[in-house]
Amino acid sequence: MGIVRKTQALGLLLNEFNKDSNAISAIELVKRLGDKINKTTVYRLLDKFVDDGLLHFFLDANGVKWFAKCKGCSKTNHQDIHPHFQCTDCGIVDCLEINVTIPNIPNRRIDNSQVLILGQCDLCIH
Amino acid sequence: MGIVRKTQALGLLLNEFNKDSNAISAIELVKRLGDKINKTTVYRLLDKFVDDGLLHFFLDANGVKWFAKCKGCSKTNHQDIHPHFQCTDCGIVDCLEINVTIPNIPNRRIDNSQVLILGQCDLCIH
DNA sequence: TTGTTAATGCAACATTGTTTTAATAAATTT
DNA sequence: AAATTTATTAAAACAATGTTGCATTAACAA
Repeated sequence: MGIVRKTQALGLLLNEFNKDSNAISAIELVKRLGDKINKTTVYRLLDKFVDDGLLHFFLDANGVKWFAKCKGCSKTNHQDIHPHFQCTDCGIVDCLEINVTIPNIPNRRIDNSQVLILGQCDLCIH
Repeated sequence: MGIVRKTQALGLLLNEFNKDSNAISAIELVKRLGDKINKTTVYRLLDKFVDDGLLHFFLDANGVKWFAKCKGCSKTNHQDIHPHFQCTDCGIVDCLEINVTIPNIPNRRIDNSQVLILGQCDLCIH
């Protein structure tokens, strides 16, 4: 079930995604908002945002859950299929606007693919 | 630090990978061997096998850790870079012997990429 | 066979969530 | 504007998946 009421917690959480264009981990959000929003609420709101097509999520190489804003997704149509990037130096995670082609595999049906790319971001490479 | 002594637990754990050619999750191994090997030991042995280049590991879409045998890796050279597949019907996970090309990204250095493909396996597609 | 120390088991702890339930606060109705 | 409804929240307990510390056991070299 998605968002129904505009609560204070909702505003605070959404604000984090507006001031930061990168992905944000659930852990980081709980840390940042911990004194204002209970962690249960943070997790529940994140799930609702995903349901509503506002955010999508993915796991990094350590199994940590990250959330990022969707572009052009709706409640019924999540089409944020793109690779994600994690900088092994500074830790930032973001969405890549590139296309990675997955070849067909004989005798299997491919429904979905998740690509995580690890390396150095533009700031850390210098 | 890798394997030094050939213990009983080591034999039991390795046996699981010999009788099953697919990947096996840490959780599953702890379950299967739980009455014979303490879970701490299972996790420690798995880490050692990875150090030694016998196994490699990766995370599935739920953040669950899976292990599979390496082909031609050594202690110093882990080159098992391939996509992994998880069947959303029966849950089996295995290594794919296909190549997925990751394009270069301007101003970033790519060190590593992890590709997880989700769909139906050859048995479940029928 | 004995001594050394890698390996193990156990208990406690740590992290990242999830569930339950009573209280609170948006939104709606009166 | 007050009362009512019920979505939302907070708090505490729980759960899953590991990890750490430490005393004990068992490989294996001498």
